Amino acid sequence: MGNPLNLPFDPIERAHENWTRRWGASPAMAAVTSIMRAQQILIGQLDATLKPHELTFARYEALVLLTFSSTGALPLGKIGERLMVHPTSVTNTIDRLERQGLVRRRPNPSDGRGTLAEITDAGRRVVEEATTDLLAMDFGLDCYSDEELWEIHRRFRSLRVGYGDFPDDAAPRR
Amino acid sequence: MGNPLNLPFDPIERAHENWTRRWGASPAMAAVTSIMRAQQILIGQLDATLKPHELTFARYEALVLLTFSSTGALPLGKIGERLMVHPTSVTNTIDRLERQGLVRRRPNPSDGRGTLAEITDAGRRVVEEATTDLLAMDFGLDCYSDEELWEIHRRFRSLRVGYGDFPDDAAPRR
DNA sequence: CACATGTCAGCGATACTGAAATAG
DNA sequence: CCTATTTCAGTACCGCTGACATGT
Repeated sequence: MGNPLNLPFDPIERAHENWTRRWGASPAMAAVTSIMRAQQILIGQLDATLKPHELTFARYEALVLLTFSSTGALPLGKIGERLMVHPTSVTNTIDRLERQGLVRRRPNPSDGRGTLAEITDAGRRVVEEATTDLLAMDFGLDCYSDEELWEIHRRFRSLRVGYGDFPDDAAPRR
Repeated sequence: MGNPLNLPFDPIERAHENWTRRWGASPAMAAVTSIMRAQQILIGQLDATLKPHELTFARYEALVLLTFSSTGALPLGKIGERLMVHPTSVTNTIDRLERQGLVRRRPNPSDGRGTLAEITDAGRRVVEEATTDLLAMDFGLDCYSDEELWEIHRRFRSLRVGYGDFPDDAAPRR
């Protein structure tokens, strides 16, 4: 369903009308459905933009994270923590990137148990190109003003804090 | 990663600081990452709540949709349209529900090509129980007021319209 | 010893492509 | 004949569990 729906009505609105008749109004139900659809649309747009670079958004994020490190290398565990993904998913993501020659594994010199993922020159090139494309399409969010985008970011901060991702007093933005 | 992260800092904030140093501030990047994480948290909470009922959120939505129909049955194509999922995914979802005895397939009397999915009594029972649990946990959004929830819903309406899901003049809510 | 790091095998779900069967 | 509906085979990706090897 990576295509526009082109329905004559809003399917979420319709669902909520039915829902209301059945169980009473539920703004939470309306909101959660909207968030799900928004994410579905966005991931579709992002992955389509990244496809020519043979990247998914998940792999792109991993590459970007590596370019942020001063040495271009990070332990796999740290990558999972920062990207908020499961350890086994990190292994998988790095496997793929390594097969593509965008990353290479090295033993962690400061911890014999660990492995570092290090971005290659090819990886750095691909990140730059992909980033240009993503910025050009505004990450699929070009229908919003900067103010609205910050507001979305701020709004979901409470959800993430409430869930326990990090403490509320961690340096916020405005 | 269906668990709270418990980091001492906000990983998205951190990523955006690095991003800013590299490519300049990008509210779109901050927003898209926040949306992705929010969706990940929510789907985790919803699926955990539905697990005792042996449902995923996707299957739950399909069941609910069927209860909204006056006859308790809908063509598969219509289901895909309303739930905004790919036709092959509908086949898959209905397969699973049918194996669980919550739905049954019938030929569509008014279109020889088509198939109807019809909810069973067991299906109706499960929907009621699952809905009770979902309402009790407020769909994972209990950290928001009703006003905020409507605002989230409204905010993403523009994204869905902009993407082409439905026309902007389709009956909106406020 | 307990614990942390990473890998592996395997399962379930989702999303898609391309092809086919059947019927309008 | 062209199109719509659904299914099927196959691919990719993601997220998780449980087990394991290795090293702190």
